[in-house]
Amino acid sequence: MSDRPFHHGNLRAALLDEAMSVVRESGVDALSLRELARRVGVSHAAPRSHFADRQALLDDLAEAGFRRLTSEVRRAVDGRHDVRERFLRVAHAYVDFAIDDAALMDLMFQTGAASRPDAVSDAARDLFDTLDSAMGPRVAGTDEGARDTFKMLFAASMQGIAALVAAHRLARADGDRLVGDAMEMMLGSDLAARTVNAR
Amino acid sequence: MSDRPFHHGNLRAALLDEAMSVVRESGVDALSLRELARRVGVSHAAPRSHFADRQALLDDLAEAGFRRLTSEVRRAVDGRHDVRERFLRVAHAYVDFAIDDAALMDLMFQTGAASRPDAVSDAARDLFDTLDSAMGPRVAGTDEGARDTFKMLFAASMQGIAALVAAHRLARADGDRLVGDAMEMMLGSDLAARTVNAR
DNA sequence: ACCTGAACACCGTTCAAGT
DNA sequence: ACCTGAACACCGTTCAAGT
Repeated sequence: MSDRPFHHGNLRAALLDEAMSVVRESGVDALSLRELARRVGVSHAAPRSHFADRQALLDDLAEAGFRRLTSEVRRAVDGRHDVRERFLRVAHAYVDFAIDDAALMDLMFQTGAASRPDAVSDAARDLFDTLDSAMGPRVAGTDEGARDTFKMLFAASMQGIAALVAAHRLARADGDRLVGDAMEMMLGSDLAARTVNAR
Repeated sequence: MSDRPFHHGNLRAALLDEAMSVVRESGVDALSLRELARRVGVSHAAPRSHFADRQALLDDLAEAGFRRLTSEVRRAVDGRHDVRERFLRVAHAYVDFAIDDAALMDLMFQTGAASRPDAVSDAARDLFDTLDSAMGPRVAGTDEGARDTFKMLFAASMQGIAALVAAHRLARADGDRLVGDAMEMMLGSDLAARTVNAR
């Protein structure tokens, strides 16, 4: 039925799929466009029709990562109303993602990338907006700056715990426990009382 | 005076020096052994006499990074006795290092490196031991587990804040402010009362 | 519009050979 | 002991050409 290559029309998606699993299994450094093309069964120059260069493909992976993490965070709070439970579930979702997809996380939060494509920035903004929603409704007269501080402190803690686990400076079980400790500390703070409905 | 190459005897150090500045200015990906050799004025195969492979050189850079950060932390607490002041100074030293040498930090806390050379692990252990000392003397009957939790939470927060700044998700000034907020939150916690002499 | 094949300028790594 | 030069097997990227 097909004397035409089966990738007709979806080579782009096939390359992204393959790239995602290479990154997951072997890290970003192991990702080669030529090997990707080989795996998918096209010539080494074929990817160029869909991605301007290697970095463009990496940017697409980063965007997909942000979108997936965003939906994980949404799923974590879905239907939950207790503030502590919401925070704990979001924290674990965030850290689990960052550990299981550590290489992808590196791609998403790349050091030194002065500016990134709009698609990536937009996906990143969506994530932080979703984190804000996950913090629950604002109390009357909430200080937006303080709430932002709380949000970034939350993100930084989770990012940091995940980084230490991914770098094997912390066992995974210790990381899990640390997430709980961090949440307890954060929710017990004055800042939480002023920004989050921690009752 | 020198018909012999001027690197006689210290090519190794010259390569490490050059490598460190390339990493600092252009990131790890931009580091090529062949270009390093060119810059230093030796043949492309010469580095092989001093480093088994590219990763071995990267490991040496990571070790040097841990040692430098350790001494920065020591300098930060040197002669200071007030607990809050000590913590704040260490936190800023840590975050400043992690931002200014973000690429080196990536090398030090490499994701997915299951095991690293002893020299790197030892240097990393020295850093965390120094962080522990920086937390000040133990109160009588200190819960060591809780103190460890506090230390790792401290490290994770700083690591996370630095990561967000390095990834340009946070302006540097906001990161600086966040360090202060994180310290206030941490030192005001129950955990701090039980583990650190926060008076 | 999408893909191929040849070409170019790079890599890391190996190894026999030089001093 | 330390370094060189040639060689090998890879890269990313470009571009004319095919369909």
